[in-house]
Amino acid sequence: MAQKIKLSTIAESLGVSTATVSLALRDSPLVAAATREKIKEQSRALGYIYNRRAASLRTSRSGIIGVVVHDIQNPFYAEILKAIESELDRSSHTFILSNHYDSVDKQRNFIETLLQLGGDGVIMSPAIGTPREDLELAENNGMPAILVARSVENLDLPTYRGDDSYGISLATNHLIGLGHRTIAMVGGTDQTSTGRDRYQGYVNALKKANIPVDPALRIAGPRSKQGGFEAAVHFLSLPQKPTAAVCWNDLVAIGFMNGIARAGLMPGRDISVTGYDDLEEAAIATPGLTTVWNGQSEVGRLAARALLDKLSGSHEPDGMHLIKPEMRIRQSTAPLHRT
Amino acid sequence: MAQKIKLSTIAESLGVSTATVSLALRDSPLVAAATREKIKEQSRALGYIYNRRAASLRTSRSGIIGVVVHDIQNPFYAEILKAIESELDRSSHTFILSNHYDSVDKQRNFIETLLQLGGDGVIMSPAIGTPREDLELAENNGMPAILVARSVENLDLPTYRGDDSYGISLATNHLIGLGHRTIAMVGGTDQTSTGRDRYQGYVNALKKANIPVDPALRIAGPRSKQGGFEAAVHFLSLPQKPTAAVCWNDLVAIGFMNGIARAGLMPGRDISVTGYDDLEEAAIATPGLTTVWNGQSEVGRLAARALLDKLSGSHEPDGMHLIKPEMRIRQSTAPLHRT
DNA sequence: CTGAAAGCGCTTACAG
DNA sequence: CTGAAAGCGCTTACAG
Repeated sequence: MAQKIKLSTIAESLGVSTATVSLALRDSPLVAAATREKIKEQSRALGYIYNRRAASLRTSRSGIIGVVVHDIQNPFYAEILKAIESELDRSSHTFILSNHYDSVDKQRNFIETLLQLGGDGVIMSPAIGTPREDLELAENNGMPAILVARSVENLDLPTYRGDDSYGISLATNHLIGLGHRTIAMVGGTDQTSTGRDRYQGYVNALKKANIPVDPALRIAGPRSKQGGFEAAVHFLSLPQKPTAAVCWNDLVAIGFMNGIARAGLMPGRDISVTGYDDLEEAAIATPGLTTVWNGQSEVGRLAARALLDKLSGSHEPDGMHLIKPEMRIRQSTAPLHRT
Repeated sequence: MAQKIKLSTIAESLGVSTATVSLALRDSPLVAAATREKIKEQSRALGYIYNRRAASLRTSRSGIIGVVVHDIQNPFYAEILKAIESELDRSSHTFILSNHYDSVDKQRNFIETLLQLGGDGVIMSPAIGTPREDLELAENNGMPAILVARSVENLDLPTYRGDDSYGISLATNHLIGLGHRTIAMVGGTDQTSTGRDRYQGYVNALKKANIPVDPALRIAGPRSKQGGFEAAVHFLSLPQKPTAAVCWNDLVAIGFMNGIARAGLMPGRDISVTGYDDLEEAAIATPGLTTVWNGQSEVGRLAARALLDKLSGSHEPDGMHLIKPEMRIRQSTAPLHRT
């Protein structure tokens, strides 16, 4: 590794001041075009690497945006991230990613690290049990936060997510329309807003159709493929013999269908199954999964835009921005056939 | 946002020097225990946030490690990342993540950004066509690189990946042992080392068993579930009527099995299918996927360790470190039954 | 055990 | 259109 090249190296080699070099490299019109070209040329020739820490120390803007979600390995979050990434990419921001795995400590640790690095802002899907102080820590230190997918109670931050209650009612109504009356709800937990809202939407839809709500038909807990897979055993042992399952999300639904298939039944014929999210793989599951599009790409795109707008000084309205979900009908649901 | 708290704020409020505060906060034994406690107490009380940019400007170490892979949404990379993350977490390093989607430009852009931020090192699964200059850019600027999952030709960097040729021969031999003779290879591309090595391993295994190698039985290209799904149509139309498929990875295999099922055939009975990687979901696929464990968690863990060791000054040997793959037999493969 | 001072590599008024 | 100088917030010899 050769001698470190810095602004002053370029300046000296060209007999100009560092101020001129700094301005030239950032395309300032204050520098004569000829000088600017000469400087850029030299910078390239010397293999100059811009030192962002030094610049950011001076300007107190780092170009770093933090993103923290439950688990990036979860395709639901991965799809949101992809949208955030492509939005940030075109604005020359760098993003730092972290999982919190619903650990409030890990999440706070990330926020602190981000503050230490001088992060400009943070996009997060808050961990279960996030105290408002942790988010205020960011805001109070000049690092605005935008929430995605989940809300935090009593905190009026800009939040982007799908309308869960409405969305799950679409799925439930679809099954009711097919003649199903004994419909289980599989997965989700009351500890998250999505868990509560989706269960509530399911309950509302049943009530509206005058179908009695049986709490024993709720198999709460599962939130992964593995969880859905295991829940199938529980489902098949229910004395009420449900003919359909509204799953909390696509992962649960796909695992659940696999579980049903392992037991020798055919999802989409013997048992109707709906998912939620419309992940890319919902379409190529066997059978194709009937599900609810939850707008991950919209959520990510809008959240990133909202943050960038905020950073450039425009005052976005705080509060909830709900994406309207849409039904996607495939082969995993079918009219009830009585045997 | 109140007045910015910095080292000197704490120092003044306590009537000590910034040097003492700096040392105390980093638990230096040079500072008397009582002073140290008083300083830490005050730092907490004032809500002091350590400015890493300033520190890193001074020390020229940032605590930042970059990780760039093809696509973090791909569970294969996600599993590697998880292992890297848990290894780095315990060493108080922050990691910055990026996808390159096999774009050499995007990858170089990331390396440059990382250099600007003063990254201490980088772990990467290089994009297809990565020129050695891009990796030398990192190394020459004092940022060591470790490769995972893929190699770059003519470049002797520490590399951690599975022994692809050996691993795929395990899968191929397993099928041969079950009586299959017309075995297709589905997916993968000659543009990556994994694509070349796995095809070669398949060819070698066939040759060793005196089975003629038919190039038409290679369906090259697919690398995703979607790709595997679509390849099933091609596979079923082959005049040679293969009875088994060695898939390039689990994603292809799972998509492929779905495609087979859509056509009314039953994978694991009508057609035997093997995967590669042993992703978490291989076990819960229907049928359970026979596959080859590729040691993602080991790859991630060892690569992270190697980088940390290098950063702390120990001179690790460069070159290839191959993880030995292992067979995982499940229900997607069965003895050939002649009809 | 503690303090005064220099310096990391930028950017930004300010002056010319 | 260009330059001299201060300062962002730390850490690290050095001195005492």
